[in-house]
This record gives sequence, structure tokens and C-alpha cells, in this order.
Amino acid sequence: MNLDFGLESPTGSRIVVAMSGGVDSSVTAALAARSGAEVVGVTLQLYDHGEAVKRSGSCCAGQDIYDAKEVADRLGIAHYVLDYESRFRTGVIDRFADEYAQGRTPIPCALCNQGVKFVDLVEFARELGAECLATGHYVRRVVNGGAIELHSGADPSRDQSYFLYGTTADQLGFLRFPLGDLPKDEVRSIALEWGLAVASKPDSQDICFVPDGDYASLVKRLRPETQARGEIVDQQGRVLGEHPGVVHFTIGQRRGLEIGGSPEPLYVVRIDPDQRRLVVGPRSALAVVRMRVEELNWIGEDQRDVTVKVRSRAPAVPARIEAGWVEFDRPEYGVAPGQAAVFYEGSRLLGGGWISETVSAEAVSALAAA
RNA sequence: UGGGGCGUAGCCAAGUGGUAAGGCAGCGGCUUUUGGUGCCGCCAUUCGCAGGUUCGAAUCCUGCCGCCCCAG
Repeated sequence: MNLDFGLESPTGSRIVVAMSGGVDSSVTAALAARSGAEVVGVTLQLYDHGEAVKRSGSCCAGQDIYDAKEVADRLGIAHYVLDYESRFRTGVIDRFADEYAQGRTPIPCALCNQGVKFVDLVEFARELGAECLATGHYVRRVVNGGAIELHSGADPSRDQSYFLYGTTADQLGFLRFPLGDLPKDEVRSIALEWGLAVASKPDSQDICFVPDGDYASLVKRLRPETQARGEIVDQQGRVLGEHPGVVHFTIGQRRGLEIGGSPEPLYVVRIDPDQRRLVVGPRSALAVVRMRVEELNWIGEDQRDVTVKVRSRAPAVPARIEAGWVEFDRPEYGVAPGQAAVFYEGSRLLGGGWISETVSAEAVSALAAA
């Protein structure tokens, strides 16, 4: 555990801690305080807390800001609340809705980290004269010779590295993730040890700015066209049913199609936002052999042979990168444009990018037959 | 209205005298700092309707209703 936060001499140094009001970031603040450094807690107000104030499991608003402040008081550290609502709105929420409007599947946590947290908040921390910004992310920062590496959290079931693939080497130099080495239950033990009120607070889940899990309502409000009804067709173009709006679907999704009578389940294979059409097919139609990945970010040098994740919770699978395309050794299922492809070498995160296009196994075999 | 076939849950469908398989859809739960996937559980006191035979019928008989096909 990096209890000294990688600082030459914590005493006399200043550490800014991003405090969401949850257990993880609260313990991060506690560890920072214990290091002997001067600690400044910062909580971001990211969206209208009037709506979310009653939801204890969410982050960054209402009750959570209060919780963060209370923890800061308990630890005897300074605490600021920054109003980042407008930049969170344009950088995360609006883009979230735009992606659905384009038939893609967004991943707001990655956007938030890439922008609001690791650009804006990092800048703020630097302006405060801090030596580093510590967050409660469950990842590891490893100094290897002259290079700084980002690794997945020690416990694979809690790893959050997928959401941080866009971190730059410069940001990584300034960031600290003291929880990445901790065993699963250790964080709550530390919270109890310090008598933090948030010790038993439930883990946050789902999307933080969507209070009740109903992200569709939010998207519909921002992009009404996403709620237009449309046809559901099979791969031959036969109309099988009608859907209540593309906002409700993502590639690989099975539930919600309301089409019965088929011998095997049907999954969303393609989303055509212009025609408002959903193309569905059997699971076999979901097999993807390669995908195009854009806006690549490499934390170290770029590589060809990697393992890759196309979703946060799943083991990385072997693949090869070539000219913006990633070829899987074995077909991958449910690969959705708009999601991130994140590359690893063992536990080390190499980089990643946005998935923009996929090629199915069926398409490849059809070509081969022709 | 001559002949033949069929009618089992929202959909597909097994079951032909012994007390309603399975799949799809749906619902609930688990998992989870994105979406999705996956896994577990639930889902027809009842077999178009009405009678009858039988200890016992979705299964046999009769009538009626509905749908389909071939003839015309």
C-alpha cells in the first residue's frame, strides 16, 4: 500500500482528495490524512442534487456532498465543494444522450474520468499547489523505473481500470490511487476504524446522475427522437415487431424485445438510428471477429499483441491491433459501438479507445463464401 | 356446410385414458462504478365451448363455435 502517497516527504506536502461522499473516497481521504500531509478534500457538484438528494447510493450530489463534508470534518481536513454542473452537463450528460441518438452505447464513467475528473479537477488541484490528486478508484499506479504504469486493482472483482483507460501519462504522474492494493473488505474496516459515518454506506452502482436507474427518461428529455417507435426486423429484413425507441436498446441486448415464438432467444444485432430500426438475430449473429477503435490513448508505448476488454466486468481476451483495427483471437459477443476497448498486458493497462465499428463472424464467412 | 385438417399460457409447441414437457416472451432476484450478457426462481387447477362415457378425459363419443386447406 502506498501510504506515503509516493511523496518524498508527505509532511509539508499538500494532497487533494476527490471525495464523492462514498466509502472508498472517504477512506482515501483518511489514508491521506494519516500520511502526515496536508489534505484538502474536494467534492464535485455534478448535477441537480434536488432530484438525487434522497438517493443514498449515488455520488456527487445532495446527501453525498453532505456525507463528504462530514467525513472531512471528522478527519480534520479542509473541504471544498466545486460546482462543475455545467461542464459535467456538456462533457458527460449531453454526450451520453447524443450517443444514444446515434445508435451507440455510451459509457459515462469513462467520459467523466477523462474530462471532469482528470482534466478539470487535476488542474484545480495543481492550482492549489498540491503534489498530487488522490482518488478512490480501485486501480494501481506502479512506478517501474522511469515509467509510471497503471494496473488493474488487486482484486479483479473490484477493478475499475476499464473506466480509466483514457488517463494520460501526465495525469498519471499527478494521480494517486491508494486503494488499489487493498483486499476486498479492508476499505470498510478502515472506515470503521476511523469512525466514519459512511462505513456502512452501500456501494454506488449504476449511473450516478440517473437517480432511479431510468436512464431512458433522461435521454428522451434531451434527445426526444430516441423515443420514436420503430420496426424490429430480422437479418432478412422481415418485420418481427415494434420497439418503443432505440434509447432502450444496445447491441447484444436480449430483454425488452417482446418477440415470442422463436426457438432460440433473439438479440439486438444492429441499431439503425436513422431508420429507427432494430435488427435482431440469434446469439450466433452476435459473434464479432474484429472492431475498429478510435481516439486511441496509449499510456506507454503502443503495442500489437494485447488482451482487450470491451466491458468493465469480464476477463480481458487476447487480440491483435493493426491500423486502428482490433482482431480477436476468438469471437467476442455483445460488442457495442460507443463502448471502450481497453488493452492490457497482464494487469497492466496499456491504453484504449472508443469502439466505432464491428465486423461479425457471419459477415466474414459470407465474404469467404462469395 | 362436399371432403380433409386444426383449435393446449402472450407466441411456438409436446402430450392420444391416469391426473398439463420444453422453448420464446414476460415478471422477480443475484451479479455490477457504463450498457448489455449470464445465472437462479416464477409463470395453464387447466387444454375453443357445452354435454356424455369412464373410478379417472387435453386425450374417447355427440353437438356447437372458430380457423385453415382441397374441391366447387
